[in-house]
Amino acid sequence: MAIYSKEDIITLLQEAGLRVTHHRTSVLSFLVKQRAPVTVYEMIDSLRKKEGIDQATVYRNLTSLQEAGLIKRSDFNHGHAHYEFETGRPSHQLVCNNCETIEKIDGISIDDTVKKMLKKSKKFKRTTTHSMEIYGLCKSCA
Amino acid sequence: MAIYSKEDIITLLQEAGLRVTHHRTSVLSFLVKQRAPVTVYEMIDSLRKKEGIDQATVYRNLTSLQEAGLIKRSDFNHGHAHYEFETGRPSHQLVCNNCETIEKIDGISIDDTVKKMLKKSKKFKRTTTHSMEIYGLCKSCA
DNA sequence: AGTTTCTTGCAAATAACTCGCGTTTTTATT
DNA sequence: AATAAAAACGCGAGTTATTTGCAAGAAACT
Ligand SMILES: [Mn+2]
Ligand SMILES: [Mn+2]
Ligand SMILES: [Zn+2]
Ligand SMILES: [Zn+2]
Repeated sequence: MAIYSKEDIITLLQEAGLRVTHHRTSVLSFLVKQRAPVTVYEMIDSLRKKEGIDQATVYRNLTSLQEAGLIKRSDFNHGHAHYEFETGRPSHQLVCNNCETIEKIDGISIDDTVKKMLKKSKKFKRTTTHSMEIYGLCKSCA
Repeated sequence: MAIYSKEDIITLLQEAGLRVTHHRTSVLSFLVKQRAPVTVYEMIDSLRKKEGIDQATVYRNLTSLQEAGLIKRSDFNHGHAHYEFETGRPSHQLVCNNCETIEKIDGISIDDTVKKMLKKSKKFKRTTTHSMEIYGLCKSCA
């Protein structure tokens, strides 16, 4: 997962047209290191302790990074947001209905299905992103 | 959409093992009439005006109905919940990133993809529900 | 270096729920 | 139909998640 150096992060921000601030770099670096979506709470907790970043700053950077397409938000019907780094490759999630377990599964594309949906649509001509989430009980909760 | 009579609603509640209260029947009836997911705000607004139902009651009934599998919750990364009647047939959504437009597309199954996901999973043996949402700008916002 | 524009911290505000508890309704049982 | 137990309700207060206003600080442009 450490395939992104600090310089890579900076390049990503610049190419996205975002200012390279210390805090924004930290927020994106944090997400690059994760294996699954993390809650905003976890990010605030970690980033405040380690670098003294304020929660408002974390929220504002998450918003700007998402608008730039660098990270992906998923609520999982939990009533709070989770974020993960956007790799550009297909990735979807299995979500436990009982605990906070979220398993990412990479490499399964649903582009064909998305195309079918778009063909049937009356209100959309094109789309930009999509998400697929599968819910159930994880092995330890079952 | 008026294929569900009041008696049908009552039967659904009974078969789900839920008490048939006046308010719970109203909440489920309301959702049966919709063509797309609606926000909790809209439901509270309508049900309070028409029948004087309290917001806590709306929330509690939405929770019990969802746990019974009669309705489906989707947050759409909006930071608030939306609900729709669960028909049991495949149905997914196109969501506008700018306005509140949500278009339901029925009849496209993703069960095969879900199976593929489950096969790759290490933490889940089986799952119960799934959701697929496609994001972009609707025609009027594009 | 100077200027503009964006970002940040802090505290306060708002939005979206959730809870405690006394009262009422539903359902099961006589 | 009356009775009792269990679940649901209304209301007000509380909590959680997120947003905002504003003055000060940092980044980018010239
Ligand atoms: Mn969560
Ligand atoms: Mn919404
Ligand atoms: Zn679990
Ligand atoms: Zn729109």
